[in-house]
Amino acid sequence: MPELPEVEVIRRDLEREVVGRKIKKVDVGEMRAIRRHPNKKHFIGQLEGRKITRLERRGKYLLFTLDDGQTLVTHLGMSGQLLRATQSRAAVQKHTHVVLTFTQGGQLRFRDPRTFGEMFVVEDGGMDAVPEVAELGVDPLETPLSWEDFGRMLTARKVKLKPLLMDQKFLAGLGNIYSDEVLFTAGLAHDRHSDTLSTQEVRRLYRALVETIQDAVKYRGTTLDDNGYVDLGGTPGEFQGHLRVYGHEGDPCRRCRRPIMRRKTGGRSTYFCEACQV
DNA sequence: CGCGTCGCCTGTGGGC
DNA sequence: TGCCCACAGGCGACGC
Repeated sequence: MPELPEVEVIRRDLEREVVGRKIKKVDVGEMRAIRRHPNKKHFIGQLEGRKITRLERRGKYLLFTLDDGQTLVTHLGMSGQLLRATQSRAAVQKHTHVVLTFTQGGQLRFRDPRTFGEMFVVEDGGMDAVPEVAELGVDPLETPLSWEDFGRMLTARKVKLKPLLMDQKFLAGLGNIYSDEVLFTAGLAHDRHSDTLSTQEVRRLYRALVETIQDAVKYRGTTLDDNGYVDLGGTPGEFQGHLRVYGHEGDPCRRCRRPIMRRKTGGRSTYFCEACQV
């Protein structure tokens, strides 16, 4: 569930909490959490003794730069959490798959019940060989982009808006929740084709995109009822109270009071207002 | 190539 | 009270 805003909140927390720390020991439970590595030893060996020098985010990927030029890449998938433990002896939660213990004490723990998330180490200069990261599209928080540029990107494609917004190669960071929210705010239907937007609609979409993401970061992300997303300290976000359509089937639309609709496509839900989104 | 669907995975909750 | 199953969805794979 973590999308761009949640990952950005975690990145900021990590920047403050783990940059400058040296990894003393690495423990791996579930092999699936580091499935790109041949074995645990391989993963552990690349991390022990290394210092974390920088923390970046690209879309939903977190990149920990290490002092030897390697990068620890983390993707939280659907249910992944990074949790900071100041005391190593603090109780370890179920589904904790990777634990980094720092020389100065304390730990960073990767927990992920549904195991869609993963961690892997990429050698210096090796990121081009990781297509999921290398081929990521524009990051709406990092890349300064004019709405005119965005419009040109949209017209270059002739596909439905929602799948396009969620296409990580086109735009990095949006998932199901924020794409629905952005489209509602922009007043655009999920199945509108990207090459049919007027100048005004392009501007509305771009503005809705930037505003929604900035707002969500400001409120420290969206934590749904399942408590799937929490920050480094284990605290839930507060943007769920600001969602206008996601999870609001049947509730009156904020704009026109007609009920919010839910449509299922391929097992996924799309929430929208039939009247306000055209 | 675009697009829809499926499988991976576990916790939760509604229905019976 | 307990069992079953739908549901949650990021993302790669696959088929048309």
